[in-house]
Amino acid sequence: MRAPGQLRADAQRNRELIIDTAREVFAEQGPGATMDEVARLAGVGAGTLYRHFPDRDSLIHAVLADALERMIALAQKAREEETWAWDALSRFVRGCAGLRLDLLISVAGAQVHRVAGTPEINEGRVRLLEVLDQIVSAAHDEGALRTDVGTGDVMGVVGLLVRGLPTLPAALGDELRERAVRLVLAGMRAHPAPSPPEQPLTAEELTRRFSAERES
Amino acid sequence: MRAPGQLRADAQRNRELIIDTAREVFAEQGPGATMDEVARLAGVGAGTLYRHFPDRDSLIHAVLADALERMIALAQKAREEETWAWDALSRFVRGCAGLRLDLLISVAGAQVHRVAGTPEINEGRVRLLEVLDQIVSAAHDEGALRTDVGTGDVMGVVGLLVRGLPTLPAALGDELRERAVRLVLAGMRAHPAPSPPEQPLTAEELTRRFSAERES
Amino acid sequence: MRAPGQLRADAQRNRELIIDTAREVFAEQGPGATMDEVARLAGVGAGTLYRHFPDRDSLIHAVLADALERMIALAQKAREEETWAWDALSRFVRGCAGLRLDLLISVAGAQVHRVAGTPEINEGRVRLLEVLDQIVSAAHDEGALRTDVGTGDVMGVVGLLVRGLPTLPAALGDELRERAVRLVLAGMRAHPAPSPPEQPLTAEELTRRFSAERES
Amino acid sequence: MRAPGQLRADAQRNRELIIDTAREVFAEQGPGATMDEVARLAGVGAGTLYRHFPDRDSLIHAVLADALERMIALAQKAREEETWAWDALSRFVRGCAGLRLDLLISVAGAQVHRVAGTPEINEGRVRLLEVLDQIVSAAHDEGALRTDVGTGDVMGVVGLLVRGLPTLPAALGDELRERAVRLVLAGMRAHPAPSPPEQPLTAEELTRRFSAERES
DNA sequence: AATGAATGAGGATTCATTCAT
DNA sequence: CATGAATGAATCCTCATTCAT
Repeated sequence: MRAPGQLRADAQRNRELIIDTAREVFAEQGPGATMDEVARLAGVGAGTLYRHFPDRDSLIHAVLADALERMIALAQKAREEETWAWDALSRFVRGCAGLRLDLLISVAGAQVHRVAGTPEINEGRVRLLEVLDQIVSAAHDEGALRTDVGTGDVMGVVGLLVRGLPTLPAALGDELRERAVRLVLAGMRAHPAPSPPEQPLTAEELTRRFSAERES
Repeated sequence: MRAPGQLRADAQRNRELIIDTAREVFAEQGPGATMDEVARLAGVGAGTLYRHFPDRDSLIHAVLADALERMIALAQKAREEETWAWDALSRFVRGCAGLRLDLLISVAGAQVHRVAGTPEINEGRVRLLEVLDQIVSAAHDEGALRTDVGTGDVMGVVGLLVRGLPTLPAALGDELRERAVRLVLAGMRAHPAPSPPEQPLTAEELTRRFSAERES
Repeated sequence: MRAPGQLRADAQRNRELIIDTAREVFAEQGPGATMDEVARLAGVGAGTLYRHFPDRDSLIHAVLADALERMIALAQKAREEETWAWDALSRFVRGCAGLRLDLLISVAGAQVHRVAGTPEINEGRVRLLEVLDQIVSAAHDEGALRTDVGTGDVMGVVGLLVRGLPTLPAALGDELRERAVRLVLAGMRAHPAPSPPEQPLTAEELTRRFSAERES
Repeated sequence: MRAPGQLRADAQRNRELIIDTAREVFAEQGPGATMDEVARLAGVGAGTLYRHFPDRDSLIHAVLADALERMIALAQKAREEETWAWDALSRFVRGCAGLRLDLLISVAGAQVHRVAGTPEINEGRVRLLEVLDQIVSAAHDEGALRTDVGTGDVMGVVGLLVRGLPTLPAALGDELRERAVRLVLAGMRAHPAPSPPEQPLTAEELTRRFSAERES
């Protein structure tokens, strides 16, 4: 009865653990991952998962909201720490790729309204756009960002690039995304600085690596 | 005797009909779409669907293989009909977005090996890379394509861009992808022609359209 | 139009072919065997099978009726060709084991009334009992058959012995049945002739053969 | 506090309940009985059945393994409680008929390897043969069992006799099996004691009872 | 009359969610 | 408050039967 109140932080700990686990599970197993699998890998019982998130949509919503906060934090940190707005923009776009947001791919149809149409998500998106807007405006002022590229374009590009290439071996997929990010950034640049020439990724190399990594 | 032939139950016709329907259904409803729904929208019984594709993986594989053929045809047509390789490349990248390949994004985990690891798919990928390689090489020769952008990069970019943005209203998602394609193409250009200034997509506009289209 | 009437016997040929195939398929694959499998192994289309037997019960009924006729023929032949009634009885019991009637095991519950309750089957059973009755009576008169063993007992024993031991390797199952038949016949004998001593089938031998034949 | 304990949801209890129910259902309705029917008659949901037995084969395997244990217990009890080995043997053979093992007869083809080829079953069979071997040896020593009848013969005979005669009314089928067991035991006897004369089961009586019980 | 593709009702199985312990 | 067994609606898939060719 007179519990000394020591396991009070546990619930919050569990909540975060479940969200982190769910993001990984959805990223790796795709949208077909089951609630039981999430609970099992999080090391909790199914009942505990459902205590925190009353249904599947609720869990997905939490993962999305959490990801949105991470993106906001990423943008804020980039804006604060980078001297040049272009570098902040570049850092943000590159950073988003590390969020394991492949979950986005599992959201479709009517589910979108249920999990991504809440006030919390909408408000988060507004906050993210606000921060990005500051970066984009500053980048325009710097003359580094093409004037016909707006904040909305940045969001669109990020939305496309954060997701992986699940049909490819993980390492190859990550590198292709890395390179695609560079191409997009180059396309956004007002007067692209003559980027130091790199090696192109040839078809032969792609095929070679595809086969090589499939072996491992 | 001279039956007007109105009920021709053609198995091959059915097979193609099912694949086309499945691509649309998966693109619209996500990977959670039921087999019965695919069958219903294709106008056939569940048994017919399963006669052609013994299980769900088999159907997904067929959709992927069919999509690969479409991409190959798209690349070949672009190469043959465009005078400049750069235009062919641009046409290919833009064209892929119209293939409704959102299905690609729902394949993950062990399923990848089952549906995208067959000889048929591997051989198709090789053929696609061959055609693309010719276009990329010619674009290099034209001096239009950055020398550090290879065929593999094109494939990676296409893989990322063909997919939709399911969390956004369809029309908005399509436009964002359109614009992202233009950015990528700009980034690939060796000496980007001074593109006629357009309007940037601002955060305000993005938010406005997001809300507006969600209403409809 | 003026068909010379040459493929008239084909239908009857097909009918017998299907019955024979069905008996084998049910004996080997158990009651779970599908109609398609029967049709395939019989080398006909599903439509042909259904032309002869409008539904599954109809096919099973035909197999049972056919088997009954075979048993009757077996009993008549034994009665006519054997000098001693005991030998005829013995021959009949042994012979039934070769009819592959494992199908009987798949008939249960309400299905029994549908497939084994027809006038044709009932009439066939009466005819079989008549023939057996003659043999049994004669065997009683010979003094070879225990007086407390009647025709009904013979039928019961046959019903139990005609079926195989599906959980054992085929050859071992057949031999066990062979030996069981001998034991039953010995038990029926009024004053059992001192049967030439054989080797008993020991547990070691049973285990050895079970393992050995499972390998092949 | 001192709850009278009336709703104890015990998983182990459920497991045994399901096995018992399945044995009865398969015995009565044949192998075509549905899983839902088993669950319904066991008073549990389909999900509970599948939690305990992931598929149909798993359930059948459990029923077989359980039946094997019952046979072993039957043999051990008979050996311990009977003074004469012959009586133990007789008791075992008669007792097996009461195990409702008709399920055995529905297992065929590839299913045999899946449900009866596990180490658990194999080890159980070995244990059963060991106990039976002791009884058979002792019966040989008593001079009661024919020397050419081994443990393997006993198993074969039991395997054939435990099953019912599904095409006959239940009561008639049971009696026929009863009588067949007596015949087999008589056949196994070294010097059969002059069994008190009983009434033979005549063809007329068989037909009469067949019709009579079909009415009820 | 034969064929085999199409049908769809029904049975097997899964998994989101609930609830007794 | 955690646990994991139980639930049963929903889905996948099969196969007996029909029907267009």
